[in-house]
Amino acid sequence: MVKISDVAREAGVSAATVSRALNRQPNVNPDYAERVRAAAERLGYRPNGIARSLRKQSTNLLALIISDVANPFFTAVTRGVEDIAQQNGYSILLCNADEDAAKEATYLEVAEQHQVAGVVLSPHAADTDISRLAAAGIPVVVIDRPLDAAVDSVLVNSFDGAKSATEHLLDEGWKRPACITGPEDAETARQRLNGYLKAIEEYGSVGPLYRHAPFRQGGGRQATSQLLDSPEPPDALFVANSQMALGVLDELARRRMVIGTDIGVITFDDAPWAPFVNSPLSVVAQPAYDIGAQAAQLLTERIGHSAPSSPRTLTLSTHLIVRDSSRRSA
Amino acid sequence: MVKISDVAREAGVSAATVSRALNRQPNVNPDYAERVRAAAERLGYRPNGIARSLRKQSTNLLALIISDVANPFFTAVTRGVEDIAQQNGYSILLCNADEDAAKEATYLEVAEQHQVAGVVLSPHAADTDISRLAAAGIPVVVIDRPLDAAVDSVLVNSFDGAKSATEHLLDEGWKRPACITGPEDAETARQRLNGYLKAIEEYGSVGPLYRHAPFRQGGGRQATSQLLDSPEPPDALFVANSQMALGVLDELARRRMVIGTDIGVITFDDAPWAPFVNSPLSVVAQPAYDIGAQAAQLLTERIGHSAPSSPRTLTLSTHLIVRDSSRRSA
DNA sequence: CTGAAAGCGCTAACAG
DNA sequence: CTGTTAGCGCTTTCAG
Repeated sequence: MVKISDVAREAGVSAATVSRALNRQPNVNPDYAERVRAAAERLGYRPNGIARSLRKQSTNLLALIISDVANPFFTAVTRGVEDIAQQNGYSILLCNADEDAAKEATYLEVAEQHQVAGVVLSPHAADTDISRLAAAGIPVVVIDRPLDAAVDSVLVNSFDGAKSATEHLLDEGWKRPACITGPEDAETARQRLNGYLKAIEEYGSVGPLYRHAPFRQGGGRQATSQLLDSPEPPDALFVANSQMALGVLDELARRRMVIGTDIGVITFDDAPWAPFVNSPLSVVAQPAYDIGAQAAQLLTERIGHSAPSSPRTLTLSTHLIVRDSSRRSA
Repeated sequence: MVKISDVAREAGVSAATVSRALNRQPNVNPDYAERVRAAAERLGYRPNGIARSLRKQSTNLLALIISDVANPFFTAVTRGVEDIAQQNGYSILLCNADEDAAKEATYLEVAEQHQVAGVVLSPHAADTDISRLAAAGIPVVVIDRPLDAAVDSVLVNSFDGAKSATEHLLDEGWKRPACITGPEDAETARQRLNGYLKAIEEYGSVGPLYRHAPFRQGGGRQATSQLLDSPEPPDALFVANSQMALGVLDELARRRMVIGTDIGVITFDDAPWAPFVNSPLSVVAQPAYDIGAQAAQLLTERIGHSAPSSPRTLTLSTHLIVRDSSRRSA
């Protein structure tokens, strides 16, 4: 590994001058600067990021800790974060917490120990502890799910999205819509359930019916199965994310139920495949890219002005995309 | 930030002893060890990973640089890498190169500068330069696409998979299968094309027809459009990845063509949504999880024995999953 | 078994 | 404008 002192010797200057030249600081003799650049080039010098970080007590790395890489919602968020981060000179380190509190904690520690400049986090649950990051002066922006702690957040109005999806189902004439939502400790899961519940309540004359399940394909499949086997089975399903929707589709196919006549379906998240499934899927679309972009924006602003101003929360809106799966065609 | 000297003072020992105790080295007085642990706990001490890395000239971080986070194939690979990495005490940093040579180069540099213990890379093109990592003593395992350079690789026999997919199309009675493959500089794209070409050639009496396009939804859509507008349009499509398949589905829907009668379709990669699209999609499935797991395995072995033995290449096989989209139902 | 001291590679303060 | 010096927080000789 060629280091700064090697370059210094090669260029016939001191290490300090090399550092200054390479970091394009003002007040460097242009001749020297050129000699240094040439020497660095010749030797194939790359600054040691670790040493630099240690000295500067900072890095140009942002950590993005998401709950599930396989979820298209989060990959869209990732794009948003990446684009803004790149514009501001940061590289982003993606960490997949996999809906697992332990993994999440591990990555939070990695982020702290490696002194990333900031963290974008989609927390597993509201009690995720970010106090260590705060103590270390590392700004955090939370996305998707709120935290008990006071932090910058970019959220989505899940409640309204869920409510209008359910209302839409009712308007279409479905008699008994049920809700398949995420685990109880996920705030988004609760909000989406509450939106559903509110719509049902306002509509009157229909009883609520719902299941909590993991935000995964298997969770959706199993919840669907249980719901359909219940004494008064639903004739429509509002599903809380696209991973679960896959499981719903699976179970429905297994039972040879046809969407649009036997059962209506609408789901959160406009996955890229949603328009192409058997009965094109109606969805509540979240502005995933924007969530990521806004979060990264907030974060870079925090990093600049490290004065601890009060936390900001952005709440973005969903919009309904009606395709076929929620319509009654019979 | 509480540092090791703070703990040392609190425990009434030297920094060296704290280091030894916390890293569970032998030959530490158990009493001291306990005092140190208590002090560290009390102070909320976390070792500074940067300082440690600088001193030890190594980290317990693995970089996984993939060409597209949104591609389910790579998210499955990611799971494989993560599981094995975790078993061996590594955290994995996921970097999304986004099919972009410049981003890829940036992440390769980040990996080098932050001295990750190893890199799993799905290179954009065969001429990706990993010589700097090699020079820095950082082992690399390449997946999905081979490199010109000599490195450990975990690949898939794309040629055979493509050939059998095309043969399957022909066996089903489709008269004019075309191939939509990735960009020319991607080896997998070429291999899949070659497999197709070989099958066509062996079959005789049918002319080849193909398009190169980006490995994305838009690429698939556009290639489909061009192909269908050509003088002798195809009646079946072999598509080189699942992202492109989405675009194919899109264009086909736009033209109101019905899969299974107007046109047959088969694609590489068994995306989670493949069974549920309008006509359940026949696919050439890659062992994505295994690719990741094997790559991580190779990598950890390299990291252990840093003796530069000759590069190993594993080539895994695909398997055909026939659903409806490739069958002639008319 | 423990402590003092050196040093990983870099940047920032301070003289010159 | 440049060089010398100090030091980021840790681990690891080397003495004791």
